[in-house]
Order: sequence, then structure tokens, then C-alpha cells
Amino acid sequence: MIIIDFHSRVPLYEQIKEQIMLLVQQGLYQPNDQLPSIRVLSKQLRLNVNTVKRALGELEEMGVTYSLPGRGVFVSENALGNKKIKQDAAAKLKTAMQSAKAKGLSKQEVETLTAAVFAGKPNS
Amino acid sequence: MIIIDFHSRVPLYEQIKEQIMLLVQQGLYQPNDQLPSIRVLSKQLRLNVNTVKRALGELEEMGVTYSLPGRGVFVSENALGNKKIKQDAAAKLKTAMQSAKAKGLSKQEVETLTAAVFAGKPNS
Amino acid sequence: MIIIDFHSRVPLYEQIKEQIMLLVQQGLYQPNDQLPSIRVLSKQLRLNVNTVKRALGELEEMGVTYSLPGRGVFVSENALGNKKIKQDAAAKLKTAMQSAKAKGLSKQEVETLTAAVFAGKPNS
Amino acid sequence: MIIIDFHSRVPLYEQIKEQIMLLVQQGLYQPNDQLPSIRVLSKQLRLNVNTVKRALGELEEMGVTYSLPGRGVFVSENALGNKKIKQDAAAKLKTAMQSAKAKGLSKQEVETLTAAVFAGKPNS
DNA sequence: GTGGTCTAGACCACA
DNA sequence: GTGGTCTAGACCACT
Repeated sequence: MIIIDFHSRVPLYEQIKEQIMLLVQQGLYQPNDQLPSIRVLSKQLRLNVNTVKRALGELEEMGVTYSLPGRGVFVSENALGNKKIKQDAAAKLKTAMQSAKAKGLSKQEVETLTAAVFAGKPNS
Repeated sequence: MIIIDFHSRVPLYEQIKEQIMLLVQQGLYQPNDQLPSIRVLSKQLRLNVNTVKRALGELEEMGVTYSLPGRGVFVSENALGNKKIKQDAAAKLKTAMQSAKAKGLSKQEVETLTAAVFAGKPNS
Repeated sequence: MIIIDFHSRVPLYEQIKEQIMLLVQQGLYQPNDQLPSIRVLSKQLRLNVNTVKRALGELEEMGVTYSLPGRGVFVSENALGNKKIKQDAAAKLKTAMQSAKAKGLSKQEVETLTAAVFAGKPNS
Repeated sequence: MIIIDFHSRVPLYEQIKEQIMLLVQQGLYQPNDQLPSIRVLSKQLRLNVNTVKRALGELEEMGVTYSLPGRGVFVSENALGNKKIKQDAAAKLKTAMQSAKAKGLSKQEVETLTAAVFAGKPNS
């Protein structure tokens, strides 16, 4: 389910975080569902255990998952009701938008892009 | 004219690049205008010369500026007509936007953000 | 009577220990009273037998209970007269309190918390 | 300045976090002060670089510090105005207090302890 | 089996 | 020089 791009400059653990959040947001993992174990994930993704561990650790810090030592990692109750996550995403988006503006993209072009992205699956 | 945010996680040399491109984009620097010298810039911005050098070097590589050894650095004719630059920025923006959508940002929230970013100086 | 919080980071066997000590402390179990058998407890709490076994084993080691092989587990005479246990708890509490103070909690906030914790059943 | 107890069961990175927060809270490190580099700290404390890195990473996550790659780690503006830190400490204190109650400490004993802890340097 | 902690050491980007 | 990422592998506590 999770696909890692080893050539991307985005850190591997960030890619894992993103994709797991996506799976949760899509409802493929429900609250209190157990995620695959760290060891299983690391084998599937061909990554070191510590890299996966870091991803899950940060997801836990963000309130998306919780871990019970000796038992496993689980999806939190209000996994994505979290404000922090949205703020984070908004901040990153703003940075990208400012950069785009500096490089000559017009407001209209951005709006067209926005429409395109939000077309596929209506989200609001 | 150029403002560096020392608290930002964006590399200093990237900030310089962004800001110079923005100034060009806004027409404050016209094609064939001379930019301040590296030494002047590094003093103004209180940055290491190497950092400024790297920024200008990459701008030249991108075709935004050209340098005449012994004379200085100048703005290229087609400084921002370069399609590749815009495409790159657009691609990154799209990724950030998709991620933001996945994390629950609504289309409206993105539009509000767009308006905010493009508020300063109308651009389109 | 015993409630296990599966979401808590406190080990399950520690939770069992705590709760049994609390019941004894509150006088609901008198010295020489028999505790429910390990099997009964593990079914009630939906826990692995080994987890319950460990909890009772440690209680016995602490002198809170004693077991008569083939008969069951019983509350000791001087179950909580044991000074070492209290001292241990007091030391940990002190550490946590100092840390809380260092992080800006006021004396009043701690007192409010104390009142809340000791609210359920008056104890002194 | 920082003292690590290698025999404690508290994780080393937690000890580092605690002590740095303490130094900040005491005003020995002011906002925007630069902390010793990770490598220097790890040599001083005779710890692995990664352990120190983790401590500083979590402090950053908590908003106590911020790091500028290539430059160093610095104390945040409102390092300890942070609500999250207090909530964390309060939660830990509550757990310790419940445990103490279960082990027979009376409300009065806790209050005496509170008074003792908050005696040294008045904090509220 | 599970996750948590720690070490040792490599490589990268940034200033 | 700085911090950031990643790997490999050890040991521990808990279920």
C-alpha cells in the first residue's frame, strides 16, 4: 500500500508519515485499528527499522497514532481532527505558494491549479 | 530591499534567490540592470560571502542572471520567461496542495491562503 | 472492581498492582482475605494469565500478599505498613513534583491536582 | 552543567531534555542563545551523538528550542511560556500522585511534600 | 512476538 | 564547522 520513492529528496520517514496519514484520512485505517508492526513495515518497505520507528514516533507525537509497547501501534480516536496537522500543511503550502509567486506564477495560474487538485474527490 | 528570515528553515541561499526573483518578477529590476555586488549584498544582509555567492551562482545557472567578470552581475533578458522554472514551482505547489487536501484543508481555505499570498502587490 | 486502561502507557501488570493495593488501602480487602484466583482475574480483566501472574508475584515480593500453593492468594497482615513501599512512592512523587515546579506549575496548581486525586474516597 | 545518571531507568534523552529545560527555566539560557553543538554536548556527556540529537529534536518539537542546520541549536523566544510543557508535567505528576495514593500515602503527607518542594525557591 | 532505548558510524546539505 | 538522514545491530521491557 505504501510506496517509497528512494530518489526523492523528501526524507523517507516523511514519506511514510504522509502515506500513513493518507491511508487514515481515506478511512482505510479506522481509529483503534492496529497498524502493521514496525518490523513488518520495515521489511515490506525495505527500510531500516529505525527509519520506520521514527515515522511512527512522529505520527504519535502528532496524535495520529498511539503505541502500546509489547502490543503494537494503533490509530488514534480523533486521528485527523487534529489542528496541528492542518496548520502544518497550511504552513508548507504557503511557503510553496510564495516560492511559486516569486518564480512568476500568476494568481490565476494558482487558482487553476487549486481547482484541478480539488476536482478529483470533492473534499469540502 | 531583501529581507532574510534567520528563523526560517529555508536555506539562506534559497531565500536570497527567491527574493531576487521576486524583485525581478515585480519589475523592480529590469533586464540588463546591474545587481548589487556580492560584497555589498553580503554586508547588507549580514551573511557570509559564500552564501550570497552560491545564491547568485544558482540564479545564473537558472538563466535569471548573467555575470560579466570584473563588471558585475546583471539581470537576463528573458529572466523569468524560462518555462522550466515555472513548471518546477508549479509541480512543487501541486504536491503541497495535494498533501494539504489529504490533511483536511478545504478548497476555500486554500483560496483564502492564495489571496493572502498574492495580496501584497497585485500580480495578474 | 479493577479497571484496566488499555490506552495507558503504564504497564498492565503495574496497573493491576496499583489497583489491588488501592483496594487494600481502602479496606475493601482486609488482611487474610483471599483475592480472586489468577484465572478468574485474567478472565475478568481480559488479560493474559502471565500478566496477572506477574502482578501478583510482585505484590507477594513486596509483602502485600502471600500465597498458599493450592489454596490461593491472600492479603498480608501488614499489607501496607511496609515503609519501603511508601518511601519509594514518596520519592517518585517528589521527583515528579520538582520537575513540575521547574516547568512552571505553581504551588496552587499542584494543590488543586492533589485535591482532585484524593477526592474520590477521603483517605486521611 | 548537565549531569547524566547512567543507572537511572529514565531514558538518557529524557534526562537531557529535563536538564536543558531546567537551565532555560532558570534563565541560564536566554531566548535566542545558542546551545552547545550536538557534537560538543555528546562528548561532554559521553553519550552517542544520536542520543543528544533525539533530546534536542524533542525539545524542538515542544517548542523549547529551534535548530538552524549548519548553524546550531537555539533557545526559542517563548521557550517556557508553552502550555504543552505544563500539561505534560501535570499529567506525569497526577500519575505519580495516584500511585502514591494507592500505596498508602495520605493527603496530608502529599501536602507536606508539596510544601517542602515549593519552599526552596518560591515559584508562584 | 511487540515497541523503546542506545550505540557506532556513514553520508549529505548548509554556513 | 553545523545539524539532518539513514543504516546496522544490540539489548531491554512488556504481552
